[in-house]
Amino acid sequence: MGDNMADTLSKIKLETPITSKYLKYHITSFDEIKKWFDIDKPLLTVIDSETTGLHIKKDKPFMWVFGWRIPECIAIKGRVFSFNHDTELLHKVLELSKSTTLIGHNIKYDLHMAINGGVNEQFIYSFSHITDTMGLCRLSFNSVSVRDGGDSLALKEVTKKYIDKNADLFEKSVKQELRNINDIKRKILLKQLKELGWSVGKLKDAYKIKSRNGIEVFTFERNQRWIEVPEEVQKVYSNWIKNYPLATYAEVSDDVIKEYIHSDVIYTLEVFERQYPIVKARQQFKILKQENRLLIDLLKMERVGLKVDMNYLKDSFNKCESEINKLYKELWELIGQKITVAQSKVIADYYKTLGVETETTDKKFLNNQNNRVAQIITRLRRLEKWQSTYISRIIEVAEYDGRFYTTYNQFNTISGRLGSDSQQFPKERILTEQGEKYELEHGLGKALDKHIIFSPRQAFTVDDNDYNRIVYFDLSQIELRVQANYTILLDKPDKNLCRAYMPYQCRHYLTGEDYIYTDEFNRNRWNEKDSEGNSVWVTEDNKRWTPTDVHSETAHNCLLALDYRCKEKYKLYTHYRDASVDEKSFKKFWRYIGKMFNFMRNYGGGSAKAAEALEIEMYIADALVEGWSKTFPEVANYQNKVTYLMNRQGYVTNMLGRSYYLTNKDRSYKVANYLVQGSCSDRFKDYIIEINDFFLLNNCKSRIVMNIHDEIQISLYKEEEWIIPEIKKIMEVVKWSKVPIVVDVEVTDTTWANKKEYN
DNA sequence: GCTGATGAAGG
DNA sequence: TCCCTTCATCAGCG
Repeated sequence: MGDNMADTLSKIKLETPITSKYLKYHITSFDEIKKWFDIDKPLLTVIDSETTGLHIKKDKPFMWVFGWRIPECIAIKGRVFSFNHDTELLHKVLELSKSTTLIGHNIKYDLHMAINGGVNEQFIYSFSHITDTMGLCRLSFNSVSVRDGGDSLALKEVTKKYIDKNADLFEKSVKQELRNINDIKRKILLKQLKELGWSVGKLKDAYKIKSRNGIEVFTFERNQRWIEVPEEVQKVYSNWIKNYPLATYAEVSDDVIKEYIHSDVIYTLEVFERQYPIVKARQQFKILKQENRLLIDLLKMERVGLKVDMNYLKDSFNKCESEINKLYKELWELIGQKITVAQSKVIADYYKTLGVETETTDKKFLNNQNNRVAQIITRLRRLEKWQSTYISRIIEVAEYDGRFYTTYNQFNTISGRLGSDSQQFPKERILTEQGEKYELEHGLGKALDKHIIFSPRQAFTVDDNDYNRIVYFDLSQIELRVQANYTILLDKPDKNLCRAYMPYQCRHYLTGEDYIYTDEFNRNRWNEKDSEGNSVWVTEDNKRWTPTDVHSETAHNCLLALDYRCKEKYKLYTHYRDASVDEKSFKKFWRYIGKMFNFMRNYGGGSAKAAEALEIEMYIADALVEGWSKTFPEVANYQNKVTYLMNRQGYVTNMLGRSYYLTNKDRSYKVANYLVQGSCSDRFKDYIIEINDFFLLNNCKSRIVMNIHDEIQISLYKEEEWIIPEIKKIMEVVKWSKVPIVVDVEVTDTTWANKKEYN
């Protein structure tokens, strides 16, 4: 070690046997990094940022750590450098990293922060040397969800389990520091409240305190609404929030932060060292490469965001608020005490006084109570959820610049899906009670403006500049098509499922030629029509092919299993003992449970769960199982084959090459669905890459703004309508699928709620 | 303060 | 043997 550099070495209070193998520096000039870089000649570098918060546009980095593994050196494993944020310095470091593989744990977030910190966007978008250790973890961990006791991807969890059991000490010390700072701020509030005869505890009861990244955020949203808050208290509270916002990591002392982030990059290097060989052994490089490329496309997408209508949101918030207040008033009057509807124990105690003993106060229980109190509680739970999770959440994010930004969890999902908070925005609007009554009388969708409390998708609007349309590309029933394709791959095509999407085993009504699905040209003739608009393909009973209604078919076979006699398919069934089933009840009840069960069964569900979830008698649930097996015998075969393969070789691989590993075979039955869900997801990830390549090649200004599992939303630049059929074409090509893939296109020039079919 | 249960959503 | 998720809140435990 050069003597002239000794002064930059940091003395760290906290060390573990793992972290002590790395040399740590706090530096102010690039030369100090460059010098060691030239000596060590690293192949693997790592980066991490400390920031003012989690908003991907608003928040800024205040400190960085950059480090590397020294190749083949065991005594000193690596070097890590922290430095206060400086755009120039950061840029040079990132430039330097280009000759190496640059890793980070959730590195997409750090790239956002680099851009927010002033680094040129295009420079970042050009990166092709990055890898996310979260991605490495996903591709090397077993396919077990956290819910089932599987590994979490959080750096702290991974490290604690596999690298260093003391890994959480560092974060604990930062959290403690944070608490100390916030305690001082809270004491100021406490003092002011005391003078008014109030307390912080009482304030916490009155208002919602939300948690953001472990930091408490005080809000003005009401919690226990019966608590009256005097105006002076409101004023004190409001001023305190304004003048003493709770501390972020930016306020924690540099010394503590430095120790903390040094440890983070050290652990990231260690995670890489442990997981990378497993990814290699599992032959997951193709998927890894795809994920690395996608990371940049997601980064771009996230930064666009969606424009929101803030006035509409604030209006909706107030409407929601008054409906909630109205209902609470009625509820408290009815039960004679002040409660919140989330207090399940209190509600259970209330029902005890009525002579109803219950363990839960869940939705099903309340539905069965059939009284006004239960009705109000159910409705209030829904309204409060909507107000807090959707309305105020969107406002919170969009307050910065009028746009809603979502971040995608690229690696969290076992199957390979992208996760994001936008996936839970409700599709349908929420109405007032009067509105619901009105629709019962006048028909669905007929509610008047005054009845609508909030229509989530109406809050998302097109831009009012040159991007004045949003186009929605939606893959039609993609998972069932892929499920059908898997039965074809096993050489046992499921007739009913295949016929839902193509005229399988049909022939041409004029030429007599067979419908062929094995090559792309012939496969695409699935939708050919004669001059009268009927399909040109006929089935073995000389009837024109119409897509199988798979849900009706399951219901039909379920009825047969229950000894019904079919008088007219899907329309009339008679029974020697029970009442007959007419068209109306077939559609409303039997097809409905058929549909529910079709999905359930594809996920491995059985009759007991069906009886519970669908609230039907056990013998009907058993009939559903029988009906399903009769309808889709080859899907059942597929499920058995996957389970067999999983048990035999310990892993299975989806259509794009992603492998799912299990050591505990008890959950092998789940893997059949992973293959279907995962193949769709990985193809979907390809779409995003392909579409962005298409944009680049054609100098398009249009851009992807959002995706939800099987839907891509594109903000269309004014003169680029021509790209719509091109993108549809890109998406309808799925090389490995023998089942035609269909994309539905919709478009809006106002809000998401108003999208219309595009021709 | 943390964890698990519950329940509101999406596919 | 009901799949993959996100987010918010309460109850029970230490």
